[in-house]
Amino acid sequence: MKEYRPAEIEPKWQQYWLENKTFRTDDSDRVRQKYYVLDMFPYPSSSGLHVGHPEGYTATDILARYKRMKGFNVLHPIGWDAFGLPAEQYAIKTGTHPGVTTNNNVDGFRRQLQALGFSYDWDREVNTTDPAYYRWTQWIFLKLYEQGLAYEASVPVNWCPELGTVLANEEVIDGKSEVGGFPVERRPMRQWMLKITVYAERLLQDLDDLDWPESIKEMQRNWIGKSEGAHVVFPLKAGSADTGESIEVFTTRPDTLFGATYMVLAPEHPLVDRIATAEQKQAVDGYRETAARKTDLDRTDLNKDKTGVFTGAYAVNPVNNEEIPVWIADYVMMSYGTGAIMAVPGHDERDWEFARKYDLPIVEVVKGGDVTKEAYVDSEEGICVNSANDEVSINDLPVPEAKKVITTWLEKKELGRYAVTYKLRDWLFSRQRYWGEPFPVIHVDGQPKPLPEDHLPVTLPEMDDFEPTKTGEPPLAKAREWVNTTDPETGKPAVRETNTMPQWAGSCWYYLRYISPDYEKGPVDPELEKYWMPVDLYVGGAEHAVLHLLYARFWHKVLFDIGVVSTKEPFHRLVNQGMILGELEFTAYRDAGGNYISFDKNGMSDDFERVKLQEKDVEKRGDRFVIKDTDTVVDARSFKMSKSRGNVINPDDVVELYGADALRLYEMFMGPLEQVKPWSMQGVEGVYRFLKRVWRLIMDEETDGVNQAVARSVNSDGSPPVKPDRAQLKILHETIRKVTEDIEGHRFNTAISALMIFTNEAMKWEVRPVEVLKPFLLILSPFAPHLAEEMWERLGELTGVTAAAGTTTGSSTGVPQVPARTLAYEPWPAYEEALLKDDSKTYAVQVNGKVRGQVEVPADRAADKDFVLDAARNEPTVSRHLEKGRVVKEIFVPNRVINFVVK
RNA sequence: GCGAGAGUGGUGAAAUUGGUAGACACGCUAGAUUUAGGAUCUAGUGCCGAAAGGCGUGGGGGUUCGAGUCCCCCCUCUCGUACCA
Repeated sequence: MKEYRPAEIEPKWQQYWLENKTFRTDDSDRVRQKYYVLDMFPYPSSSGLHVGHPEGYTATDILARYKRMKGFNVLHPIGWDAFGLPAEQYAIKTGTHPGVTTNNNVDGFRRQLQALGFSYDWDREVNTTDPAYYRWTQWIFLKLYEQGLAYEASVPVNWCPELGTVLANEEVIDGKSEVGGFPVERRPMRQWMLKITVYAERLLQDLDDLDWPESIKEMQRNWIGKSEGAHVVFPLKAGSADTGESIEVFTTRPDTLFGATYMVLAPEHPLVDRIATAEQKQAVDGYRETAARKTDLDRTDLNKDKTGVFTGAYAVNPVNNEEIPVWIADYVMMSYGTGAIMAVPGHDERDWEFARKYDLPIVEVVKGGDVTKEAYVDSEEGICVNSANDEVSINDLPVPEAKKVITTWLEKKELGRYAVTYKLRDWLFSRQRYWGEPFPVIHVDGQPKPLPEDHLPVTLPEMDDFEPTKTGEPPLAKAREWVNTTDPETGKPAVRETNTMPQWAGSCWYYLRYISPDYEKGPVDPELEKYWMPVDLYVGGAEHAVLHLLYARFWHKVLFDIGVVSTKEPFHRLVNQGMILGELEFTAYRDAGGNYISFDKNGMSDDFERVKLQEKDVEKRGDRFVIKDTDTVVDARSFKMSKSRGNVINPDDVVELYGADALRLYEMFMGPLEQVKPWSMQGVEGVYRFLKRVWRLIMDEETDGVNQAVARSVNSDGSPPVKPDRAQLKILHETIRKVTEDIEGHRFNTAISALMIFTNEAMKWEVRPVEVLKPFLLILSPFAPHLAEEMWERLGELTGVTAAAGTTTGSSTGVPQVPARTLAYEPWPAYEEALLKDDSKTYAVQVNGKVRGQVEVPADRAADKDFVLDAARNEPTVSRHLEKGRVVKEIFVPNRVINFVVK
């Protein structure tokens, strides 16, 4: 081998690491400081890795490798979230068992990840579809059941006929399934639910202590959706319904009670049947029927135009005894609050719109706006008016104060009480699918009954027909022999639960299984759990901001409450990698006549023809791009990678062309980890050239040995190696410092830049001392581990320092015993402050804030203000500007800048 | 609508507490070398200007000796969310 050939050195080291179990984590050592760095659980799809995967994985791998060299005990595992719809749909189409598809996909993913040189402990691989794994998923479900957190309910669910399954609210986007984009309708069904709502307050409160991106915390807060206000009871007017009936509402604005001029019930509200008057019955029933048939999509569509029907009934406003009409309208949701509202059109936009449409009265009870023109909704500045009865007045009070006063009064009169409401709803936890965890539940005499723990795992029956039934019954219902069983306690005939768990189940606790993947007595070994938890760093995409992360936090808290885990939160620090977009594209538009039309971001008609342009065909004009030598504006932007757009980059292709080290390095060099950034194949070439330069820094491309500049430093005559000079040590230690600090701060792009600066500099040296090159390879190794290992080995052979294979290093420090050939456990180089000092300091010299020159002064005089100012004044360009007036002020910032203020 | 984040060269991006804006890399220009190369090396490259100098971090104000960084107003983009009472 002469030139840099990643295709030769990369497989060599990947094989070495695997065979020697270089990255096996040592469980016995629980004294050393631990570092648990985790990648989000991948779903092994048939299409393999996309370039987004290696982005986060490289970041965590760099940290894992760095921390190992820093002496930490590092846990860096990977596994497979392998249940899920695609394998099942493929099975329906082709008859291939989902388990077969899954295994193939897992093998593909494993091969791809290993080809990228990630330092996972492959002995800890877990797979959610493995009965030995889902045994404990089922066990956790039993615990949830024991805690009263799992229950069956017949609830209107999102039924997707196309997929033949029920979807969680989170899996429905704009009335369509997130997977596949099929229509979704509402339909009542028996389902398993988990009472995540019981944990709403803790899930909210404990966010505060987490080192997570603020945006993610905010999304979770919004999802939990805590509102404070009051429940208020509105009795129904005597004679308009059965006596004693009343409507309870939740409001965040009890201060506007005096402005409630009508009420609205959700169409599904159980009270509607009983209170609708004979005259209104037909209209009400008609409306309810229409509403029931609406999908979520329809409801959203009708957003703009509110509809509703009067029930004929009247309620009594408890604060002023006024009789107000009760309507039904689908802008009120049964699923939030009490499913009923008091409408205050003066101070709520929706109520105002509705009142306008149906000509209902609008009363001003908070001063500050003009309620004849729009609802006045400010709840900070407003002052209450028209809000008094014989016993209480909140007139002249600011809104926050008024809320307290009126709530106290309501409580005293037993008309209402302070209340907190959450948007968060219980978690719909069953799916009508085959390829998921079976519930450890049987039904005896129609009642659900959990199976005893020693009956776990309940494994999936073998089947060849995975088609869902038309009725919505899960495919498992077809496995008659499996379904019909007996109650192990009573011997009575029993039927198994045929729903399966959603995909979230397995990913809710996988980070615990990695800790003790073979533990038999529970989901996790308690001793090891105490050592390894919490996860120190969790890296993954922001698409899991609410769902996975909220569910996992919920399960973790339950496990904490029953003593299975020792921390109340699973993931201490969370980082979201930004999406990688396709390459920048230039698109021009042409009309029917073939004339180019300027792009207008406010909407281009589909009639125009899109023409893809090359970079050389366009030029920048102001803040936009135009076709070269014309005024025709083109659309210049990057798009999300998608098969349909044809801009998908396959990591395998990149590895084949440039190698895994180049791919890793490029993905880190693109920009900050968290940022969205466009792909650029030319950028990959840039880092590839850097790696080739590193190769040539040490190797001779003619002889396939180390080059003369390196060989000279160790001397052929046996004399001691050449000592690095001061300048060489200085740049080395500057680089060590920069790279160390940047890795700690996750600034991988600037760390790589520092490595490049070092290499550019060192290439100029006629003698390249091994004592400088070796630490450089160590700090390069987390980023480009294959190249670093190879160069380390070559230098080791040169100096004879490398121990023969088979001997070990680090055993005295508790580091796992590994052959010394690898640099993976070499101590991370430390930098010496003394070597970073400059001989001289350069000051920028400004006159009236404008830079007019620089002065270089010896370092030992750099703090001497008079000396430096004098030198600055004598700088020719500076003195010329000083002559223009009189110096009225001199600013001296040590080691940085001087500013003369001249008048 | 609401919430969060972001606007810096032709491109991706750098820039301690306010202290020489554009490090590093791509691209481009010129040259060297090579049978050739998506190879390598040298020099240049924010804009205007021959130079002196001027102008420059989305736009407009302000604070300061000094602002990409701090304050106020506005614009644009991205992400999330959507009748949540």
